[in-house]
Amino acid sequence: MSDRVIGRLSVYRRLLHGLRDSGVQSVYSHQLASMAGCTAAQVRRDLMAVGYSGTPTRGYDVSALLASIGAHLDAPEGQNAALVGVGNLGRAILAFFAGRRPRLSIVAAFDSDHYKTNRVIQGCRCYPVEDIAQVVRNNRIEVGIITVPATEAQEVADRLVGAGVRGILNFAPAALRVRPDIYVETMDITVSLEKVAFFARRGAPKKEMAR
Amino acid sequence: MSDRVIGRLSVYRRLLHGLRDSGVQSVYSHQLASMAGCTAAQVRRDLMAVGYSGTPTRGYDVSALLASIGAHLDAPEGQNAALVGVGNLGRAILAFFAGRRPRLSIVAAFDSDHYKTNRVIQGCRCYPVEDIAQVVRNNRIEVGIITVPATEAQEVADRLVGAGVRGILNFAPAALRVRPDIYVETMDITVSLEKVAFFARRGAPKKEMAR
DNA sequence: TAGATTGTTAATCGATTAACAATC
DNA sequence: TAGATTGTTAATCGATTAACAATC
Repeated sequence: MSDRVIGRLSVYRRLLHGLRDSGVQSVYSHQLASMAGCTAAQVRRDLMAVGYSGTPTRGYDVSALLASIGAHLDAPEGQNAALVGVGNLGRAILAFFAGRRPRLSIVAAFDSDHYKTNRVIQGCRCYPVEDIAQVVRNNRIEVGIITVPATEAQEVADRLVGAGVRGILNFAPAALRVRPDIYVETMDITVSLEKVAFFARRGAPKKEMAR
Repeated sequence: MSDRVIGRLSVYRRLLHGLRDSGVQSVYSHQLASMAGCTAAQVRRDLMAVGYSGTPTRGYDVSALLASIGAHLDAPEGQNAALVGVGNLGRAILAFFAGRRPRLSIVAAFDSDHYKTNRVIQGCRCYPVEDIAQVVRNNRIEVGIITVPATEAQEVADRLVGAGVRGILNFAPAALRVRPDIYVETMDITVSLEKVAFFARRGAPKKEMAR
């Protein structure tokens, strides 16, 4: 299943949660499409990919669809993540995810500044970066979040991968070199802002939903 | 010029700045490609798009290339941005961009919390959200950065667009509905983290550089 | 039944990749 | 000159879009 499909499924899930909380029991593809900002055909194709079928008269059952998407996206036994770099951005992300997702939780933070280590920040225990190998192994951490300066990002990535991390969400403005079996997603705020600034001047191109 | 090309040009530019600071005068497409995490053919195609030609023996001249990319990406007279939502993430972004880019600067912040307004936060003046229309117009702000909760994002987007903003970088987990001539880029951290978690379990798909 | 929606297939579109001639 | 690199063209690949039959 492709990169983009997974991203859209994640979006659908959040929307479906909202619908279920509002008491909505079924939904049509075009409704989801309108809320997610994509096409109805895309929605139907994506939902077929998770093996769930709708019915022509009722559309898709919200609860059953949530279960199907969850079965595809979530690890049954849950997954643990670690964040490296407790600066402004790191703290913001810790605060955002603290106790939010039962199936995917940030269980450890790391920093090289000893004024930050060995205490709890935004609800998350902060360790020295030297302990990455040990803490990642002990806690079966599979996902790493990198919020250190660009100059340190590659070294941190190497440590994380060496300790067993298989996927990295990278906020540092640097292209990480990792083994081909490691998944890296780089969120480059500077690049995104420059893109927005460019198209703010030049006019928006045909819309697209990449995620 | 497409969305992705602009993103890659922004990456090349940062790399070229680093090279120039190190005293490097010329560079080959495969060198840039290796640093940017894309293919040499992509680099050559992208650089042709900005109208700069290399030479077979020397490759591309770093300084001249920087000038060409800048001429395409930057507004000659500079551009102003505003950030709405001075929470943890908002402050992190303000701190990151404070006084960094002469051609693209965050000149105003907004928040609905009156304990935050009418003072300077991370080097940026913070106004009440009610003043968006006035401040955006007075400062010729074209770019908006949304770091408010999802429930408020659409209202903030409407205010920004109404005041004249043409491009939005949206960190709220919500699909914004705006006029088709407005460019919106949504950076959804939750979606990205779920993608990383998924591929950490399932194994990375063929690599791609979207930005 | 009638009709809107679903799932399937074929056509289109865009971007990437590969092959090759041009160049310093 | 020789050779690696550039710029150009054609082929490939993937995803999206459009058209249509199936269904409740």
